[in-house]
Amino acid sequence: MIKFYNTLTKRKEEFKPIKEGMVGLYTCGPTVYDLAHIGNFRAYVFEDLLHRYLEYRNFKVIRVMNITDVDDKTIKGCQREGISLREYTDRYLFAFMEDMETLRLKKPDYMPRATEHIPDMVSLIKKLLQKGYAYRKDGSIYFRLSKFPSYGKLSGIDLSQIKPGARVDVDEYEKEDVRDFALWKEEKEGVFWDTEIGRGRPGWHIECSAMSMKYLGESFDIHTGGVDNIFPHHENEIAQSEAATGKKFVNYWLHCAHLLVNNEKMSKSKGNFYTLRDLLKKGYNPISIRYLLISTHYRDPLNFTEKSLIQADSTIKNYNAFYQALEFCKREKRDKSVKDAIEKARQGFISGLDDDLNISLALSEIFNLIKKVNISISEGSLSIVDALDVKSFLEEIDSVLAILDKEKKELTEEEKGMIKEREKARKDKNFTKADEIREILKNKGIILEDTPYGTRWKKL
RNA sequence: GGCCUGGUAGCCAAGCGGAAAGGCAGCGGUCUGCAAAACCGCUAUGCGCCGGUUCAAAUCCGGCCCAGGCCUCCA
Repeated sequence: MIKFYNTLTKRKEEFKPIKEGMVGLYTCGPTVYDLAHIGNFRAYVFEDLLHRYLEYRNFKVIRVMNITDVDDKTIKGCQREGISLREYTDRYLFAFMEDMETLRLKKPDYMPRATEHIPDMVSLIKKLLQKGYAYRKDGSIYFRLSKFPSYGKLSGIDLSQIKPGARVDVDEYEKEDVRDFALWKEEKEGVFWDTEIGRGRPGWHIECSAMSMKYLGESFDIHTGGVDNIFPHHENEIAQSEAATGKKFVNYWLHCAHLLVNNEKMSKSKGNFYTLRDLLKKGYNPISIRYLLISTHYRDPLNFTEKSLIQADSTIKNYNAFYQALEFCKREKRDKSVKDAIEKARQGFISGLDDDLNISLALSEIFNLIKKVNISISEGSLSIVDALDVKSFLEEIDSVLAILDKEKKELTEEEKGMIKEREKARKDKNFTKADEIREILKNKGIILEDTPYGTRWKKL
């Protein structure tokens, strides 16, 4: 039984999809005005884990990730550079797609761009106008919060606590109520669309309502994002969508905590951020970055340090070295206890992740299996078939974790010859020569390990 | 000010009422020609602090301290 912590109810709940075996999943995507930093990627890695795990548990997942390619920052950016909005946002969208691949983030089924869904937003706004949930003021259109009494149910915010003039933009005085938010902003020059509801551009929140319902239906299963999206973004999405359809918008809201640097939120405005590319330039392995981001529970704040990244890197190296070591088994005789240990690990992995994606629990089961199998390997009692079973189990769970280096490692004939030559030298007690060969191969990234059962190699 | 997180070994991190998982690092040992890897052992009488409830508390309750987030840009 899968359970998720639902921000809407503030409880862990059993996950029951609307349609059996199917999941409609909407994950908030990037605003493509700049490179995403690894704090942003924490959310996307969490969403990736969720996506992959649901599939591992045999759900047919339909996932949407929106691309916000029109807002104040993208408009400012393209105007500053004197290029079109499209040209400007394409640049960062492509960079984002590249980064996604680097971090092994599974591609969502749909990645709709806001600018390609203006008509969908317009028709949603028209509906809200017809139903009296929206009103025009000058050329702009606002959502009428006074018409939607359940506003605040997601974030628990008390509207009377929001003081006009404090954090609320005071020059928006033309609204009926300062707390009303924009659905459509009038714009006569620069970036605008000519539509039935006027000339202008959409507010930020409306795109997610329009695009999620377009691809997933008026009610769907899961909506995710960072905790900073709870208010106002997701709260507003609920208001717009439920006002328009009269139906419950989303059943499960999942939010991930922030990535911190020196115990402060990593953010563009604080300047305390690393992009993925910054870290790659420093020589870090992207898979170690993925592992670091994935290995802390998504609802706990994660304090990012290079030290913890180095630790993650060691873990990944050991994990993959174990995977490679499975190639070097000679024994034929099966040992039933290996099969049992795999099954125990599988069950532990599942029950961990079933519990609101408790990754630490899931991983500890995997490491326990590795320890057990390592004992068999060093005793020389692991059979080829058992090793293959372990290997395919690691590959099975890698559909969720995506941290394995599955590239087939091969040696050239020359390298194989050198290993044989070294073994002969060792037999002849010519250790100087043996050590020389070991050193040469090491410089080529091939590490030799002498075991009682022969020399084993691994390639970095 | 309101609302919400988190504080567990040197570092990261589970556990959330009944003997403190796991990872990284360190030390000692086994193995090895030497290494490496792996394994074994050691490393929190203790879970921010102070009280309380209970046969039993890291886990529940109350108070306090520290750090962080949200309160119309934000993953």
